[in-house]
Amino acid sequence: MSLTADTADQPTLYKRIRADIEKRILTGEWPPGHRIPFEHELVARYGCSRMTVNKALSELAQADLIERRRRAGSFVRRPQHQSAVLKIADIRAEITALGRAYGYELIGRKLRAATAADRDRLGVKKAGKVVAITCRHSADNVPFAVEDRLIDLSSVPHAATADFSREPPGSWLLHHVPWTEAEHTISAIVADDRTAEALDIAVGAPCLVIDRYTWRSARTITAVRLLYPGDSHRLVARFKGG
Amino acid sequence: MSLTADTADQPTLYKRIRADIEKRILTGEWPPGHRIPFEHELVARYGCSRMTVNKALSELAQADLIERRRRAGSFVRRPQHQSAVLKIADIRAEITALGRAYGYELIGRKLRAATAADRDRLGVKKAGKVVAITCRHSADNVPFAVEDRLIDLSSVPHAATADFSREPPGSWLLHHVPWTEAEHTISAIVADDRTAEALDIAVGAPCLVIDRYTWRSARTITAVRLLYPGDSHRLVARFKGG
DNA sequence: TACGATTATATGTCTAGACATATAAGTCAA
DNA sequence: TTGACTTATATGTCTAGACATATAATCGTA
Repeated sequence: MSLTADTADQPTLYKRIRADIEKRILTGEWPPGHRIPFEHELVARYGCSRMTVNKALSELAQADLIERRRRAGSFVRRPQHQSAVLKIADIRAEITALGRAYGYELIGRKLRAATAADRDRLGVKKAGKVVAITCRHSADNVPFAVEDRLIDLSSVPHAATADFSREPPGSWLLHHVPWTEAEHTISAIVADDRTAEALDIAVGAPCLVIDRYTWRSARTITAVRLLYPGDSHRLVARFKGG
Repeated sequence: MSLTADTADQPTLYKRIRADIEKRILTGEWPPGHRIPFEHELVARYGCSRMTVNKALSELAQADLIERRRRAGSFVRRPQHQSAVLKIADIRAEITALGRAYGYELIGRKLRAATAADRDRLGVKKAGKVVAITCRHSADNVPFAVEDRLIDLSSVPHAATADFSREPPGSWLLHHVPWTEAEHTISAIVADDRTAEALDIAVGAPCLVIDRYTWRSARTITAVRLLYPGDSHRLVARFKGG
């Protein structure tokens, strides 16, 4: 095998080392469990310093392609098909990316003291004020998704006076709340009367449900349920690297 | 603010630098677009070499928390809620992780020349042989999911003679095929007669559908459709970093 | 004012060392 | 055979430099 590039060292050295090893893993030449060469062996093979091969191996470890064990060496990991990158785009961006006209409609907005059900949904114990919002997103004037959202005003007091009649609450939050963490739960239901009417589908038709719970540093921000017509909407998750 | 840890330097220095910056971004102290200190400033602040702060910043860049621009500096990125890590576990692992008894049952297996529908599903043009497998996974003897799979024998010839009566094809492939890439599509349907019977649910009940298409280096390996009862199964995707 | 050339600078990569630390493997005694 | 102790070693982290390179900012000119 060639250790040096054919034409030149176009990519940097550590990237070439990483790519070389990655290729051997992908092709199965180095199967899961195989011990890849020690750092000092790679140093000798590529004629570079240990920091360089260390950087290549560290990135492979971060990508879960290899596992590094002190004193033992680095080993090819078994593929983990279960981990995929699911892209849940902002609905507006998703629709405009499809080249369709985005439409938004506020159906209802209520400011109230948190009920027991609200607290349960937001995962908070203390009572406080919340805003409950129901709205609909459409593409080319066809209902695309209905949104049912709860915002914790003790975390986002500014949301009490925000105008959600034009701007979707998701977009507003994205611009007014610092970095957050989120958890999505995906499930399927059949449309009840209310959902069927909002999405303009038949009662009993399948719906894809995304429940998103958003927080920042253990502080709840918002909980949202998105309902999509199940036969027309698709969520695509691609395995890492693609 | 304190630059040194209260007790001791329990984590390594570059991890502390990374955590310090991450905290400022998460709390909103450094909002999206904010330029974080230059490497040489952090070097002075932490009293370490540039390689150390470089490692911290590189990892933050890899996690998409910051963006690095030559000559300009490093900047806080806007949160990207749309990217979440979806864990689609191996069904057996998923069930045993729940502390329930895993059951597997082969319903049907056919070896045939690829039909037009098969080729379309696998995304291949040339004809060839395929194995079509239908099976059921159960938890504590309750149907958990039904699987409908197609394996391209031109990519995995060994699958023609594999015994799928005991081992699920997913597990078998995991152990016999090198690293692969995959794409998942999630949607919702209502159960038809055949599905309802296999999952022991009512006709018209909601079902969550995962279509997974797996390949390696542009070579198709398998296409599988998994059907779950929609009211009992959940897919959880957590935003990166959790 | 607009545009092209020059310069300054922050990041990107790399080196040749160093010490720390977890742990696999070997050693020895009960 | 088993358990406790020791040792060897691969990885983990770090340093104090270096040169490369993309590009923002400046300057000069038409």
